[in-house]
Amino acid sequence: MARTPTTHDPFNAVAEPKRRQVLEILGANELSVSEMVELLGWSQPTVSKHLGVLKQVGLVSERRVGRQRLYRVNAERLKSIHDWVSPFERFWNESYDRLDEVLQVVQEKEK
Amino acid sequence: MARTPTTHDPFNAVAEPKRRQVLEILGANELSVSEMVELLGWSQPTVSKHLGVLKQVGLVSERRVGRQRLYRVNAERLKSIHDWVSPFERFWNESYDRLDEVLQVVQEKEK
DNA sequence: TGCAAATATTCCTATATCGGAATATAATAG
DNA sequence: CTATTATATTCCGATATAGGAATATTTGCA
Repeated sequence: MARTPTTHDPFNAVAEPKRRQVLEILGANELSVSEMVELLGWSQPTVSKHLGVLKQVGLVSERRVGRQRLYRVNAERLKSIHDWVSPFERFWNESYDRLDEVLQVVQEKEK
Repeated sequence: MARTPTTHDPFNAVAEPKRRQVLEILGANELSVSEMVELLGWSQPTVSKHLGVLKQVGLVSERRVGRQRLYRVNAERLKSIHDWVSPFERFWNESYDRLDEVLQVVQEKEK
């Protein structure tokens, strides 16, 4: 068995750094392929192919205007990643450390 | 050129669903390989191999006790994922929609 | 010393990838 | 209708998987 295809889910699609970059430059905007080629400095087929993966997995949507294709981020598809990783946030977030300290103090007092 | 190796960074390591499951059952605990084999119902080599990837990328750390190896999550290594995805949160989070509404009202009044 | 438990590693194979180069397709202008 | 712009697709090759089966390694115990 091989690795799960990049088009299988957002986790796999976003594992490729260039695809993350595409989503970053898109942000809240709508950009054409040639604008992205300009901004990213990659070849046009490279940009189109990454957009193809992102589109298949639903991370971007496409709108045709003349001979251009305008892409935008479909951010809800990133929610699954956020939801998965968020529970771990408490392990590096300082405010949770503070909470632990407070709880320790409370426990001390209860002895 | 091939796909970025799974051991290259947390994004690639975590793209595999089974490795996410391993991190989930570990949570805040420390588990031996055989406990994970028991909990997950996978073959021992499968568990060990996924742990190997997670360890190489720094997502888990290992402690040897007798002939057991106890693993625990190194959650800070997930921070990069959280940091990358968080800026997109505003696109699906309702409270931001509310904020937008408030801002619109303010803008209306300023006219 | 020698067996058993706990874990890691090797060997195997089918399968996708990513980028470059070349080419195909679609839409507009003249 | 033809040339041109904008974008997608195909063909190529080197590379790394993931799981199963078998085996190796390490440690503890009698």
